Amino acid sequence: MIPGAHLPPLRAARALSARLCPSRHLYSDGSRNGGESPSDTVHINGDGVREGGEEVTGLDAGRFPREMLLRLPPPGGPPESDDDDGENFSPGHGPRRRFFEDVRLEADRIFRILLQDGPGFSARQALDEMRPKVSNALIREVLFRIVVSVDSVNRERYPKLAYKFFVWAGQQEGYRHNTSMYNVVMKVFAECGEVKAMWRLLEEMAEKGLPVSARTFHLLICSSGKVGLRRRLVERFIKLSTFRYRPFRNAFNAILHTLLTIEQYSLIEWVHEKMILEGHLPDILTYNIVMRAKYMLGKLDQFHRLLDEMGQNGFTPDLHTYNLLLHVLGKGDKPLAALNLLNYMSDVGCVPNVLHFTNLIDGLGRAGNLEACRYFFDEMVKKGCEPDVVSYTVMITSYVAAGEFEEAQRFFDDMLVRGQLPNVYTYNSMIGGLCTVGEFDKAFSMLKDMELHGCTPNFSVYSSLVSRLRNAGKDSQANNVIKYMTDKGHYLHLLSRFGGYKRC
DNA sequence: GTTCTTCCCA
Repeated sequence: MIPGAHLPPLRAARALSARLCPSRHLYSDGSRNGGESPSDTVHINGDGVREGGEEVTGLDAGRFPREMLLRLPPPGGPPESDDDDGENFSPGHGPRRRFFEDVRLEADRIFRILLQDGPGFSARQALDEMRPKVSNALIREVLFRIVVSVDSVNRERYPKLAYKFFVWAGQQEGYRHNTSMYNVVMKVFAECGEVKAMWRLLEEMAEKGLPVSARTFHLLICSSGKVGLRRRLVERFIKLSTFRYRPFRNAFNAILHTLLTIEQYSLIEWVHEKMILEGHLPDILTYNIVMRAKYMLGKLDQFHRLLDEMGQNGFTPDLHTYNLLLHVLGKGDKPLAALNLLNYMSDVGCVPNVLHFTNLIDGLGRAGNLEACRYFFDEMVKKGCEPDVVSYTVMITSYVAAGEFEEAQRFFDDMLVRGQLPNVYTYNSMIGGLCTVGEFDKAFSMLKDMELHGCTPNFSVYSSLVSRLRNAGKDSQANNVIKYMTDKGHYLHLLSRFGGYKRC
């Protein structure tokens, strides 16, 4: 990728623009074949006026780059450092490995002891006699065993066992629980729906002066179903002097980030308002998160306002901002504006990578503009970005959604040729696509195929195949699929969802 | 015997 080597607005772009804005746009008539000075090319959507009263569904292309151009540093700014001299963790040999093997064995024994606890058997006493060497690793292993085996029958008993063990461990000589260990018990409580116990645990941490972490917050917020409770939690964490929010610069960003991972967009808005009210200044991360939330909530006006405000406050968009902008432009079916933005990014030293292209293509696919998807996919390859599984899957999914299965198939074949392994998402799309063209047998064999390639189908693959077969009146084939699934021992607990199916 | 989440796509 050579910065400054622009994506060509060529014929393809002209064709795309016809879809973008039929009435007025740069390349609409052959006579004005593109004044290509930057200031011209930003006027993709005419003069920045929104189209006739229509709800603007994408980024208003006339706005963003023009204003950004005024504020952004000149080309040749700091390039995005993409150094991934990743950490080389060795899987662990020798003593380290033995340590963990021993821990696992002890954890198994302790778990069995805990299960026997009850009238006539004191787990505490048995643990005292066993005298295991208490360490964080051991406690984590034991509690992990409890977490993964929680079910509807034991969900009342297990949290008590977990806490009993936790208390016992905390009383052992030379050992003290840290935040991380509290978080693990809290995870057990969360898994069992013991919300009150989780709050008590939080109190306990406070009493002991133990710091709480983003993980603590995450567990609690996920278990707090009511809006009021969630807000109370946020307020509490913001005020908490023991809130360890590193590596974030402030507690607000740590909270916002957590809320983003659990898709709590309205809460993000609320926290943001609170943050401003309390006089805390947002940084680029804050803007990126809040803008994403606004976009997800469909509040594009506010999205734009924030983008403007961000620039006014002297913040330069980073690669995350661009990702979001590209997705918005794609979803709003504004390929030309996207093209300009991509070129602009190269100019300012933020060279688009495979993620940027994929984000854009995903948006365009959702907008149904397959022509543009194709154009940017090709450009991505030309720019030296190797398409990965996700890029291919996005293309395949878009073609399938547009009812062009043959094209999807071509991309699927192509990815195999290029050595990209399809995964569950890819297969899911392809199987769905095969169903849409009535190739049910092929769909079923692809389902078996993915298993052979070490790719376990998820339940939604099965369920969508079954319902498509049934909708096509092919009940016996649908039953074959269900039988295949049960023979594999997959998702037996979800079998009832197929309704009416009897295992023979 | 240890920190653990910077935000980005299906």
